[in-house]
Amino acid sequence: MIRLYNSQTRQKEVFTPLDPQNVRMYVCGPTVYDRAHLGNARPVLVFDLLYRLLRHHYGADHVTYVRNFTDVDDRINETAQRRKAAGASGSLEALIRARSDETIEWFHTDMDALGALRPNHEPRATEYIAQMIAMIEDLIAKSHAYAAEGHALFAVDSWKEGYGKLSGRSVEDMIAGARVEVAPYKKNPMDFVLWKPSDDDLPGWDSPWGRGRPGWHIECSAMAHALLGETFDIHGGGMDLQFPHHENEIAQSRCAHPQGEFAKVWMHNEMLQVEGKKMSKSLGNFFTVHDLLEQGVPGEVIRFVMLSTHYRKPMDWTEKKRDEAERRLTRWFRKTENVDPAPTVPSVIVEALSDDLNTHLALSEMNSLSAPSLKAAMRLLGFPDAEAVDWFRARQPATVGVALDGEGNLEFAQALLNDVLIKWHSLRESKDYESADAIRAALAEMGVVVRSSGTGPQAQLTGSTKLDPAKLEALK
RNA sequence: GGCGAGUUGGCGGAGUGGUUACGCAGCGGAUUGCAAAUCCGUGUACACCGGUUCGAUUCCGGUACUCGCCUCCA
Repeated sequence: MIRLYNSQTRQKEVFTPLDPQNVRMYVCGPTVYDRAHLGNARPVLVFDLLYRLLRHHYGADHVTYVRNFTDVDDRINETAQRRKAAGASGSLEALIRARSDETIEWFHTDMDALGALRPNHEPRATEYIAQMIAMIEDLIAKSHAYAAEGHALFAVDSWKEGYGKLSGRSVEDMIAGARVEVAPYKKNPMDFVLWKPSDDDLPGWDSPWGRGRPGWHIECSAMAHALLGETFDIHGGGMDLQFPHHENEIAQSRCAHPQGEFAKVWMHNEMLQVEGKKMSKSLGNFFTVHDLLEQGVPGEVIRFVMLSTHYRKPMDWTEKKRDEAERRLTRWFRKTENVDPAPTVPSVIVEALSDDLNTHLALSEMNSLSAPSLKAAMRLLGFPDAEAVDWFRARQPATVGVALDGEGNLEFAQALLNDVLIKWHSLRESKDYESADAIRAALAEMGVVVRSSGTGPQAQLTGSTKLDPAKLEALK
């Protein structure tokens, strides 16, 4: 049994799928104008875990997960316009298209590194323009929307009973507190854009209201409807999208398809902070997932940190947490290496996750599991097997031949080091600890950590290791 | 101004009307020539003020502080 907190009702509810043979979930994906920052990774990982949990409960073939790419957006246009101004060749439209393609590729690479499964469908907004136009026409026909000066707008007044429910605001409150400049063609200040005109050099599509492009909110409504139907199980996204984006999605979808309910359960992840402050370029604490990976922070570690805070609480990314995550993961990998996973995931873990994704509790419970159970649990949480984790393998005490495998130019030094290790080992065997320690100290200066293990001497090499053949020869 | 979230031991962070969270760090011990790894042990915390109760960190009300959203930022 899964229980999920529904933002719409503001309480935890037992999750009952509309169709257990096809559990359907939609999550708002990124606007593809630039590399994904760390905050973007939070919803991806939160809902990846939910996806995995649903697959665990209902079967991998019985869950449909849709996450879109917003590839119509002013910021994409601006990025491309800047490139063109900087002398990039090709039409503006081609540049925009290229920017989207490139960003989607980056997104995939980065999220793959975090162990996030690809959704079943990753629709691009530009592939669903016809559906959006049809939906807007339908809304206009039903008097929930109107056209004005090349725009199409949703009439909030036409659905007063429903608008504002999700975010807990009344239309009156919103008007009172609104800081938005009201466009003259709007009948009501809260009316929002479904369609807007495009300049000739910007991407645009022919429509009953002239050449233009869709508003942001209609994109998700149209794609969700096309791929999941009028009513589906779960809709997710960041807290910041609750208003206005999700509120508007609900309004459009419910009014266009009054016989449907749109999403049964709404889930919102809280925002991410860095060292206690909102991540922003002006504070200088802004960085992308790619930045972290480049710095050598393993994707598994990022995943671990993300899961160590409940998704409905603000999460603070700190270096301290990153280090702790790495320590704990290293220990788990060490424990589960070359172990066959248990056939089933321990129920404490499944129960923790099934209780509104209590990932932190699950991670805590994992400390007391046997190695096979731990391995099975790690798989459910989306962590790779120890055998597949490069950084872990590299940091393990390893025999020199293994650690330097493939580095042909180091073969000579490697052979020398091997000899030195054998010498060190035999000195210890003969209890000449003074000489043995001297060798260990000399190797430490070259960045080689020497350890003993059940199977014999082992050397751990790091990125800063610099082997010196002459010195090694002397030690041998 | 409107809406909402939070305040737990050195740190992170669950949870509960009365009983050990857990992890990291620390400390003590076992083991080890030393180290590494591993194992064992160890911490009477729950913002403040009232109320309900036999009993509240846990329920209710208020105060203080922090934070988020209301700006097509997840």
